[in-house]
Amino acid sequence: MSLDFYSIEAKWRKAWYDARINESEPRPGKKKFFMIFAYPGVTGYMTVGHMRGYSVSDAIVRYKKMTGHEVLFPVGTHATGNGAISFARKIERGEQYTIESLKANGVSEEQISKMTDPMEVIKFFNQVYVNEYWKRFGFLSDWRRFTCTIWPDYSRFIEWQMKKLMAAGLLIQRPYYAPACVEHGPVAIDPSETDISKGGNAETLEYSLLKFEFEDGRKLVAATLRPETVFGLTNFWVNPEVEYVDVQVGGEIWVMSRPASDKLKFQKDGIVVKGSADGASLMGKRCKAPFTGKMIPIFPSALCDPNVGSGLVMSVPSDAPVDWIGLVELRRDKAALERFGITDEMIEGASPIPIIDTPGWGPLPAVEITEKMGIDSLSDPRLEDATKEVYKTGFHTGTMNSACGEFAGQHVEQAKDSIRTAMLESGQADLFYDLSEEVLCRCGNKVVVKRIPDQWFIDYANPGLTARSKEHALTMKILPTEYHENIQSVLEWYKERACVRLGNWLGTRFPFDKRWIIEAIADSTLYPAYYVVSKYVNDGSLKPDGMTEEFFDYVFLGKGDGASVSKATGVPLVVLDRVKSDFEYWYPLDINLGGKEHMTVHFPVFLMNHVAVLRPQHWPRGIMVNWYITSAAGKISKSKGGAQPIPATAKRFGVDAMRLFYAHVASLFVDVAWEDEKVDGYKDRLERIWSLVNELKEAPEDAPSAVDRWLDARMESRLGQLHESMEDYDLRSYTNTVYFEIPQDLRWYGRRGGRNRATMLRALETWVPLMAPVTPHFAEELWQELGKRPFVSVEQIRPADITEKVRLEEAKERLVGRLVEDISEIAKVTEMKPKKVFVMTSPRWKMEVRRMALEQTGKADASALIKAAMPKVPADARRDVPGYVKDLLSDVSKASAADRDNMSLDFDEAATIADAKPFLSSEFGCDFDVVPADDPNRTDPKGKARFARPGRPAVYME
RNA sequence: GCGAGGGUAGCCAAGCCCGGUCAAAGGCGACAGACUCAAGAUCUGUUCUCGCAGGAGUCCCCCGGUUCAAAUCCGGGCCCUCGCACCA
Repeated sequence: MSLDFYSIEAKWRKAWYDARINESEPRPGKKKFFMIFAYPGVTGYMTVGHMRGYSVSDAIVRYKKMTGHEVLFPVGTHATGNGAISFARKIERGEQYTIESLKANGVSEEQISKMTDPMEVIKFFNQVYVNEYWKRFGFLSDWRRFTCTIWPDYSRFIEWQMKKLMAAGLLIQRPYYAPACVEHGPVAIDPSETDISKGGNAETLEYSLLKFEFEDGRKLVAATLRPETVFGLTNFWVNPEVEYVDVQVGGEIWVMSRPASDKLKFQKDGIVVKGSADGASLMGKRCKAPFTGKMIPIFPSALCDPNVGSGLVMSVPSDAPVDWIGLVELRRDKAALERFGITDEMIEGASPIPIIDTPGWGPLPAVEITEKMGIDSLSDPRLEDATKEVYKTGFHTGTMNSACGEFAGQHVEQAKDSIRTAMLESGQADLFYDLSEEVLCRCGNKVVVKRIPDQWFIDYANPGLTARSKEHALTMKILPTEYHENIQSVLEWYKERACVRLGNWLGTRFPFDKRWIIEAIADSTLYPAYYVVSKYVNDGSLKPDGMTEEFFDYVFLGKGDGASVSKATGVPLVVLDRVKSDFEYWYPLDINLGGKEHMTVHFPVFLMNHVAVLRPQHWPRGIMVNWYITSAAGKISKSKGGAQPIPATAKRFGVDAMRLFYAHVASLFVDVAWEDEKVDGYKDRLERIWSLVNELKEAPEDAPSAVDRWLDARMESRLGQLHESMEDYDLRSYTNTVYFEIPQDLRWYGRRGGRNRATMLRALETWVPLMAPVTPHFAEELWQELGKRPFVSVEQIRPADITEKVRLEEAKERLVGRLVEDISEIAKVTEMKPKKVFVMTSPRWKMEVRRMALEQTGKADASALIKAAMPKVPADARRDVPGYVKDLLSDVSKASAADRDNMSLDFDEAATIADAKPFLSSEFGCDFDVVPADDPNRTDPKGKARFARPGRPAVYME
C-alpha cells in the first residue's frame, strides 16, 4: 500500500492552523518553553539542507508542547545587509541563472520584473519562507509574530538596543579602515559582488610602512607585512622603471610610487604630493634602516610593483625567497650592475643575515628552500609557494635569534607586534592599508581602503561583560557539549566589533548618527525578545511611533510606571502591561538553535548582548548547534540532491519522511550528505509502520498472558528511555526508539503469540503520540485511524513509571530471548535440528550465592565468598562452587549499576520458561522439557544441568 | 596559522564525555528462508574469522602509554571537513 502523504499533510496542516493550535498565549502557572532557530537571511531560495535545523526545532517544540509546556516558537527573517540588494541587481542585470531559477519555481514574469526592487525581493521571499517552507513542513509556529529586520517597528527595537549599549558604555569610537569606492563611498567586498564588479575575494591587508632615511633627509618608505625582519635587512629594492613621488606627510617627505600616494591620501589627512622622483637616481646609494640604524645599499628590482604596497621594498634575503633570488639575479645581470654603478663588494655586503630560528630549517630558510626547489629566477612561479612555506613556518613556529637585540628569544608572532609597536611609537614606521587584489566598484572606479576616523564599535572586549557572559554560559544548556566548553574561549577571544556602516545597505539607522546603518550582526542578537512585541504590532494594537525608549525600558526592563509610560508613548496601558507580562512569562529564551557557522559569530554576541542589556533572569538558557546537510551532488550531477527546491522535494518524498530523515540520519552534530535513497528509506519505514499499526489494531480479544504483561512493561520502559533522550534533545536516539525499536517490540509480541486487543490498543495509544513530534501529519492520520480526536499534536505524553514490576517483566522476557539465542547458536554449531530440547534452570543456591556476591562490597573476594556460600549449598553440589564463584565474580565485576539491579531480580525461571513453552515449541518445531534444577526427580541428560546459571539455563537437545 | 569537528565492519551511522554490559545499536546493501503462480512488498534469520554445545580468536586510522581491563583515557603521528569578523 502506498500512502498519499501529500494530501495527508495538506489536510492536517490546514486543520491545525484552522484550530490555531500553533498559537501561543501565556498561561500563568504553567511551565513555558520558548525556542527559536536563528532566522535566515533573505537571500533567495533555500535548499533541503536548511530544513534540517528548522525541522529539528519544530520536533523539540512539539515534544515540549506534549509534555506539559506552553510553547512559543516564533519565526522571522533577517533582511539587513546587502543580500536583497544583491538579488535585485541580479534581476536588473538580467542574470540568467537567477531568473531561470525563479521561473523554474513557478514565479511569474510580472513578479520577476517587480523584483528589481530589493523591498519586493524581501516581500517575496518572506512569503516563500513562511508558506512554502515552514507552513509546508507543518511547523507549530505562531505565525502572528512573524517579523523582519527591515520593518519599521523592528527598527524601533534595534534603536533601543543601541541606546542601551551606549548607556552601558559599550559603544566606542575609533578609526577604522574600510574599503570604499573613490566615487561612491563604502562598498562591501564579498564573493557575491553586490557593490563591486571585480575582486570579491580581496582582503584588507595591514602593512607596516618602514621609513628609510635617504642621504637628503627624505624617507624611502617600504611596505611590509613582516616588520620584525628589520634585523635581517641587507638592502633596499627600487624599480628603476617606475615613477616615484615625493609626498609631504606632516613634517616629512616620503618617497613612494604614485599609486601608493593616491591610496595614502584616503588614509591620512594633509598629504601633499610634491613632485616626482626618478627611481634610477637612487640606485647604488645608501639609506638608513629604521630601528637598527644600519646603512644599506639601494639595488634595482623589476619586482617592485607600483600598485602593491608603497612600490618600494625592503630586502631580507634570509627569510624572503624573492629577495634572495633578487640578489642572485642581480649578481648575474652585469648590464644593470654597470649601469647603476653597483659593485660586487656591495652585493657581497648584502649577504643574508640569519635572524630567525625555525624548527626544521637552517639559519637561512629562503636560501635553503630555493636551493631545494631549484628556483633561481624571479620568473619562476613556484617562488610564491616557497614564500608561503617559509613565511608560514617561520612566522608561527620561529623564534628571533641573538642578532635581534632585546627581542632575541621571542616568538616571531609576538616579536612582530612588539617591534611594530616600538617603531610606530618612535615615529620610524607608520601603517598603510591595501587590498590584496584589485577591486573595482560597479561604476568601474577603483576601490581603495579609506580611513573612517569615527567608526563605532560594540566593545565586546569589555572585561566585565566578558566575565559575566562567560559565567552565565557555564549555567546554560549548550549542545553539543564540546561547544559548552569551547564558547568560553570564544567569548574571551571576542574583541570590539564594528556595529554600524556607511554605504548601500538595508537596515536600521544608527540613532546617534543617522548617516550610519546598523550592521547585520548587531541587529540580530537580542531579537528573540522582540517576538513578544511583534504580535501586537502585527495585529495593529501597537504602532512604531509609540515604541520609544521608555516603552521598551518598561516592557523589557521594568523601568518606570505604566501610567506615565502610557501617557508619554500613547500606548494604552492595557496593551503596555500585556506586552510586559507576556515578556515576563516567555522570557528567557530556552533554546536558540543555529547552524555551525554561528559558533564564532552569532551565538557569542547573542549571549553578550543579552547580558549587556537585559536583567539576569532574562539571559538565555540554551544554545543548540546544527551541522549541515551537504549535497552529494558534486560527484554525479547537480540534480542529484541538495540543490533541489524544497516544495518539489517535499512532494516527492513527503514532509514527514524528510523530517524523520533529518532527525534520524545522523547526530545533529555532524555533517551528512543528502541522498535520495536514504529519504526514500524513511518513507518506506513510515509505510511499514502504517501497515503494522493497521494490522495490530485489528487484533482479536484474547485472554491476556505473560507476554501482555511484558509488552505493557516494555512500552513503559521505552517511554522512560525516550524522555531521557529528550533531556538532551537527542532526537536521533528518540527516533531510533520510536521508529525502529518499538516496531521490533511489537513484532516480537506477535511472534511470542501476543494477540490481545486491549494490550495492543494500549500500546498503540502510547506509541502513536510519540511519533507526533517528528512525523506529525503521519501521527495525526494514525490517531484518526484509532478513532481518536481531535489532534494527537495536543495530546500529552505522560512521564514513565518504571516500577519493580516493569523491570521484572523485562527480565523474564530477556531470559526467554536469551534462551532462544542460545538454542539457535547450539543448533547452528552442531548443525542439528532438535527433536527435543531440555531446559534446566539453575538451583536455588546459585541465586543465593549471586545475591551474596552482589552484596559484597569493595574488592571481590572469591575465597571469602566460597566459604560463606558452602553452608547454603547441598552437599552433592559443593564441588561446583569454586568454578561458579569464579565466573560469577567476573560477571559481577563487569556489570554496570543497571546490570547489577537486573541481576538482583529474583523470579521463578522454570515457571517463566514453562509459560513460554508453546512459543518455544513453535519456534524450533519440537518438544520442550523444562526441568527445575531443584526438582529431586529431574532428568538430566548428559549431566548438563550443572552448567546452568541464573539467567542462562542449561540446555540439552537431541 | 588560530579555532572547531571528524576518521568505527561492504556503505551510512550510534557508541567515546561517565573504561568493563562491545564483535560494537540502528539503517542500507548482500545472502538464505517464509509468504506468493511469479515478481515486488512484507516477515524471519545470517552478514570479521574459526568452531559438530551456547565457545574462542582478531578488530574500532597508525604508533606508543596508563589500567586487572581501552573503540572509549593520555602522548605523538597521518588524513578529511568547516569557521576566522563587518558576508549573513
